[in-house]
Amino acid sequence: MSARVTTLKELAAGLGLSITTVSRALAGHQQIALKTRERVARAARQAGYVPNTAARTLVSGRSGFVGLVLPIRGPNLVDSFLGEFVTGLGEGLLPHNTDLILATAAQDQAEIAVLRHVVESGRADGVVVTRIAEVDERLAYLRGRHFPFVAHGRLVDSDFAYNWLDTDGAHAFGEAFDMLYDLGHRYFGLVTISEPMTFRHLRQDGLAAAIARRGDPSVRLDVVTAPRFDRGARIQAVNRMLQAPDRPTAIIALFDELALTVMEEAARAGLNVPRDLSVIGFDNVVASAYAPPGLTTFDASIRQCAREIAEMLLTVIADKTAEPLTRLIRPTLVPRASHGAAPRTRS
Amino acid sequence: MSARVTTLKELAAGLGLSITTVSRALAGHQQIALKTRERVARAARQAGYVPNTAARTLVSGRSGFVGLVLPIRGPNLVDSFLGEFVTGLGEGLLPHNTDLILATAAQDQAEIAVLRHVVESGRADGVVVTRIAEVDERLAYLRGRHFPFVAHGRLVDSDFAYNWLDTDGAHAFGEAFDMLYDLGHRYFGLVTISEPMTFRHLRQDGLAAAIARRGDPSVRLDVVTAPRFDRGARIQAVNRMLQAPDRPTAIIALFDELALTVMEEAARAGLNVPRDLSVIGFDNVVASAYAPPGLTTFDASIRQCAREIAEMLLTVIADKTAEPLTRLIRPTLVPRASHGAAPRTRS
DNA sequence: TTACAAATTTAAAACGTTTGCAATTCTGCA
DNA sequence: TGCAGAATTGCAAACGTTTTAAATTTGTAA
Repeated sequence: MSARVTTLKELAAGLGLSITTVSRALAGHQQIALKTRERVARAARQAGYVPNTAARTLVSGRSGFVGLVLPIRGPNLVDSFLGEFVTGLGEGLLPHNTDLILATAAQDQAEIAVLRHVVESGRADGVVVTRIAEVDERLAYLRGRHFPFVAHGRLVDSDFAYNWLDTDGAHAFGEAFDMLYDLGHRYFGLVTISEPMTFRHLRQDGLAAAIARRGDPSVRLDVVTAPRFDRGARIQAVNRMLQAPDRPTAIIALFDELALTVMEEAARAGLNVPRDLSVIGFDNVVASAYAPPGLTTFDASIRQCAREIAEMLLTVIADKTAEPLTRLIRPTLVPRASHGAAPRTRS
Repeated sequence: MSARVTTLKELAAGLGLSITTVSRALAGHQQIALKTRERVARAARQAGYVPNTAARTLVSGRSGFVGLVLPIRGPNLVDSFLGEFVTGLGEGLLPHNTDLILATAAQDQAEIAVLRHVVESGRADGVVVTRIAEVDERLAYLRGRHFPFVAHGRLVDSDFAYNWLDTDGAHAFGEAFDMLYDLGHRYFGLVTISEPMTFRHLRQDGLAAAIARRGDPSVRLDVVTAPRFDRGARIQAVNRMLQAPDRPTAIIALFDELALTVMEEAARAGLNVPRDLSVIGFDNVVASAYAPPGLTTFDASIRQCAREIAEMLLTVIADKTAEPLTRLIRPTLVPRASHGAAPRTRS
C-alpha cells in the first residue's frame, strides 16, 4: 500500500490500451468491445483506481459538489438544526454521487463574499441558501449568474421566480391560534424577533390571517420583539409581556428557543403552564420534549426537508432551464402539555 | 452580470500581459514589477476574478479541502454533536482558506469505502476521522497511504503513532466517582453500550482506576450494557438495573442520552432524583439542562475540540514529516441537580 | 481476393492553472 | 554608444481527465 495513486495513464499502460479506450471503457460506452470493457473494469477494480476529481471537473465543468455556506454564529447557539440539515442533504445527495462542501463565513464577514467565491471558483455545481433575509442579495446574485440554487425559506414577495422549499409556518401559526381559540383563549401574545428574516413575517401574517378569519372582535393580540442572539434582552422582552397587568392567556413564540424562555420565565414568576398560561413553540427542538411540562410545538422535519432540497437542487443542476420548483411543507403539531383551556378568571 | 466566469487568459488578454505574468502577479511574486502587480490586482478585483479550483488543484496537487465522512444513522438520533463539530471545524479552517467536504456514507455502506474514495480522488488534502472503533481499519488505511489525518478519539492501544485529539473521559469518570464517593455513595451502577467504540473502555477503565485508587473494599460496581441505537432495549437494560432488589445509589451513564433514559425510568418507577438516586452523564447535551431536575454531566466542548482538530490537521498537511500530535482535553464538570448525598437507608 | 461497411481503437486537443527555463527589456557604467 | 548584468516578462510543459475526429482493424458480400 503506497502513497501513489493510480492514474488512467498507468492503467492504460498496464493493459496495453490507449487512455481514451480505458476512459471510455470505464464510462461504459457501447462502442468499446464488451470484452475490453470487462477487462478494463477488472484491472481498475484490482488497482483500486479512482478518477481524479480535479481533472474530471476541469474538463467536464461539473464538480460533483453542492455547496452550503455556513455562517459562524456566536457561542451557545448550536442546536440540532445544522446537524439535521446536513444529514438530510447528505441523504439526498448520496444516490447521485454528489458530495457537500461547507464553506465557512466568519462572523463579521459578508456571507455573500463566501458564496461568490464558491460559485466562481467552480467548486460547486449548485448551492443551498438558508435563512432567507427580507432583503437578500444572495438570491439576486445567484439568479443573475444563472447559477443553480435552492432556497430553504423564501422571500415575502419577490419579482422573480426561483427554487425554494419552505415550511408552512403561516399555516402552523393559524392552526395554533384555532386550537387555542377553541380552548377559550381570546388574549394572545406573540414573541417574535427583531432580525430581518422573512419567516417572522410569514408566521405572524399566518397568525393574523387566522384571527381575521375567525372574525371575533374580542380577540386581542400583543406582539413583543426580542433580538435573536441576546439572551438577556430576550428574557427582558418576555417579561415585558408576562409582567403586564393584563397578560395574554396564550403565548405563541416564533420558535422553540423563545418558547422555552417564556416557560422558564413563567415558572420563575410563579405562573403554572398550562393552567395560567398556554405556550406554543415552533421547531420541536430536542429540549422542548424535556422542558417541563413539555412544550407543545410544531415539527418541521428538517432532515426530510433537507433531503428534498438536495433532490430539487440535483434536478435543477441537471436541467437548468426547468421551471422553478417550489415546495411548501406543512409542519405537524406536536401536542405536549404546555397548552390547555383558558383560565376562567382574570387577575 | 453574466453566467461567464473570468479566467486568467481573459484577464491577461485584457491587460496585454501573458498568463504567466498575471498568475505570478496575483501570487505576489517579487520578480514581477510592483507597478504590474498593482495593475493586475486592480483588474482582477474589478473583474471579480476567482481562480478555478479544479485547475489549481490539478497542477498543485493541493485541493484546499479537508474531508469528513458522514455516516448516515437511523432516525431520531440527531443531537447537536454534528452541528457543533462541523461549526468548530469551519472555525478552525477559516483562517487558512480551507473548506470542508462532507462525504456521506449510506447506512449499510462501509465507511471505509467512502473514505478511500475521498482520499484517492484527490478531493481532500487531509481528513478527520471520528467515532473510533476498537478495531478501526480507517486508521490503518490512512496510515498506510501516508495520508494526513487527525482522529477524534483514539485506539485503546495501538502499535503505531498517529495524530489524535480526545476528551479525557477516563479522568471525568474518575472525578464523578470521587465526587459521589465523598457524598457517601458506595454502590455504583454504570450504564454502557454494546457497540465496539473505544471510548466505552477508556471511560469504564477510568472509573475502575478511580475505584482501585480509593482502595475501599465496600465499593461495589454493577455494569449494564445496552445497544446504542435501540431505544427499547436501552430502556429495558436501564430497568434491569433500577428494578433490581438492591439497586445502586448512584448511576453513571456513558453519555447523556443514556443518563436521560435513566432519569426518565427512575421517575416512572417513583424514584426521586437525586434523593433516592444520583445520576451523572457525559456530553452536556442541550436537553440535559432541561430534563428535571437538571442532569449533572461533563462538558467536552465539542466545538472547541473540533477547532483544534482542524488546526492540527492543517499543521499535519503543511508538514507531513512532523511528529504525531496528540491532545487530551479535560472535560469540565457541569454540576446540576441530579446528584446528591447517598440515601441513608437502603430498601 | 477485393471492396466497403461496421466495429473498435487511438491521437490530440481542451479544460485553467502553476512553474522551470528562456527571452526580452531595462539600467548603469565604461 | 555599447555592453554586462539585473529586472522583468513570456513560452511551453505539465497536472489527469473527457471528447472530437480520425485511424485502424474486423467482418461481409461480391
